[in-house]
Amino acid sequence: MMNDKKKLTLKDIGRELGISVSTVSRALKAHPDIAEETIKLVKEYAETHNYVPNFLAVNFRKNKTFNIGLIVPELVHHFFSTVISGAISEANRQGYNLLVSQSNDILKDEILASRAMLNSSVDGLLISISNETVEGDHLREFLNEGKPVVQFDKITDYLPTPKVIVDDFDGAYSAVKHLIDEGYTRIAHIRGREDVKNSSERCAGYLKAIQDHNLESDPDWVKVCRKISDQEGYDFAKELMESKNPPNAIFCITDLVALGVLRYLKEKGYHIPKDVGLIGFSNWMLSRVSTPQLSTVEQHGFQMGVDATNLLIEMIGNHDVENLKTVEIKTELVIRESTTLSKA
Amino acid sequence: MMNDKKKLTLKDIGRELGISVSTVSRALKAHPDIAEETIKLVKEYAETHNYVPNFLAVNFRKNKTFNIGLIVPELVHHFFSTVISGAISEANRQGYNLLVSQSNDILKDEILASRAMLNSSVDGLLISISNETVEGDHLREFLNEGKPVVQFDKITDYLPTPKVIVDDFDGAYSAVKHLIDEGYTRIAHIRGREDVKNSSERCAGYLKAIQDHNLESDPDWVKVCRKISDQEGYDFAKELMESKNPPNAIFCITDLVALGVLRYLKEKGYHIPKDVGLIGFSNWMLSRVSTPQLSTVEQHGFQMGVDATNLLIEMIGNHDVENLKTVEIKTELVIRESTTLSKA
DNA sequence: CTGTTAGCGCTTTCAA
DNA sequence: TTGAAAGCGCTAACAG
Repeated sequence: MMNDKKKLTLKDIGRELGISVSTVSRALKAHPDIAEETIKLVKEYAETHNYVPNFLAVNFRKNKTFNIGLIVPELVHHFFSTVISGAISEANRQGYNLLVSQSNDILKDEILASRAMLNSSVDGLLISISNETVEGDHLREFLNEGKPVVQFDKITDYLPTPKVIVDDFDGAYSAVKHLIDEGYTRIAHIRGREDVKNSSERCAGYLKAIQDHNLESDPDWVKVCRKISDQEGYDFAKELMESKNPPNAIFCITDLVALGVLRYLKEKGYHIPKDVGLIGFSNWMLSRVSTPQLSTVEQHGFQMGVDATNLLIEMIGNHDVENLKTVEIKTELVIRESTTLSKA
Repeated sequence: MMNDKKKLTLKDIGRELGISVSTVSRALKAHPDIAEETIKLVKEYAETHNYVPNFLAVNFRKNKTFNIGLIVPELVHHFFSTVISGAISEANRQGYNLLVSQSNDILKDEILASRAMLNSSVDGLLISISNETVEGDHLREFLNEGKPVVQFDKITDYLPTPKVIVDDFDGAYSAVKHLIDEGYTRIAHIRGREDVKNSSERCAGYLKAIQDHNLESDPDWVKVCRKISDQEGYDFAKELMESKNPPNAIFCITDLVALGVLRYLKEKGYHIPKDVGLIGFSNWMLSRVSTPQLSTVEQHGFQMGVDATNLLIEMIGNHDVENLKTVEIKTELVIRESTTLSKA
């Protein structure tokens, strides 16, 4: 049976010890006004009787919850769960809890989730917006209530909030530069939707690297996938390799897409990295356990979670500072078997 | 600059409309005692002036947070994030938010996480315990405060709580039976630690299937991995295949381990499924994108999250019912290329 | 049908 | 160094 003993309150302690509630309250936080002796007395009593403050009351009084909300497009996703892991770690370190929700890349769901969090009173929000989010009026509601918002990874510039993002341009650039350094000359790119910033940044990095090194470029070498699935990777690989002008290396927006490409290439008997070089993006576990192991770009998702959380908590403590800084996290090239032509 | 306009309160509305706070409060929830007209008046005012209740106050008053805590060993993990996804979905549907934390399979971290949640006042806790958790006194603290706990997946029988688990025994049994049906006769098993229940259940299912079909068995065919890593899969595959009595099929505790096995087998030129049959467990995305695609056992993690959350919310609404039921979720065989000998 | 009142547990002036 | 008292915003018992 449940042990529903009433929780000890300050009033209880005061009554037992013959002192007032306010003294108990102050003693517990070792207020300088209170006599050493009283402090010891109260603290001891609290200790032995297992006093735990009623945080509902404290939070109400202070108008603060020590909860942070976090919304991502997809929870079952290597990168996002890594970010969440970092956010939890940092939030907990600073005495906050993390409320997690997901939008499934649907605006309606994102609005529901953000309302639920606003209501349930988080002190601030971390969000990576859905593909459908443009204006973000539901996020303005937070700002209007004086609750800070920090955007990360998938962001919109419409909202005046700080942002933490991956340097997608640079990551893509160095991925493609690596292919070039390995001797690949005809490099294709399977990208994501045009209206998604990360995808455009990566594509821009790809194009810049090609251009900087005076490599052949071909509009047909850039394929746009909509769902970022392995099947799309498979299908586009087929298109690319069967065209009259097949590339000898492919840079994919994501490891998952690269896996699809890999599947096609292996099926058709291409040798990787000898016949075709292949590099992904994100460094999912997927890329480490494939054969051959996939070169990729590490995004440091954990760090992103930590940084975004840090920024948010700073703003929570400092309400009226308008902070619009953008933190850009550097990527890191992870070279594995699928691109090491020089050593193959 | 932040728009820090004070939030509208019931008192404000009452003052403006010349009625009392309690009438406003009741009107807003359409209490039967209140005149239709008053209700309309108040609701309209609230609507146009954008009244939002102060949930901190409501929660304090009701001694309820509408938050649920959830702790898993690892967040960056396909199965657990799938469970969380289900938990969020169900929690939100019922008006709850989900506080997420992880133990990293370290008891100390689990205690910290559960304390943080208890303090920040969740109404109940969903937990999949760490490998190090035995007694679970930190979880008893919840029960002592009358807050229900529901265990899922990794559980301990020491705690008197309801549980939601996967039918590991049955899942393993049907995986092995499938191998047998396909014609494999010498089946090895790479399992997890002896002191982890799921792992023992799966092993028991494996042994029973072997026994029921009078197949050869060999103690050397059962390998125990400690970290459930792909590298262990690789190493044990090597051991198994190089032994004097090599198996012709391997059932792995997890897809990740199976991927390691796959890597070894492909390296050595074994044909899968012709030379060796291979089946994993969990149906991670990994298993769908490998070549050959991996047969596996779907655990229905999303459903587990939904069921556990449902159970918990039911108990939150019904404090003093002692509920110790165990929900067992049926697995589902996912047959792909790595075992379909009959069609190969 | 509506208003008055008390109180949830805690913090914080203000006064002694 | 301590206590009394007010009040955070809301709900609900009670009284009219």
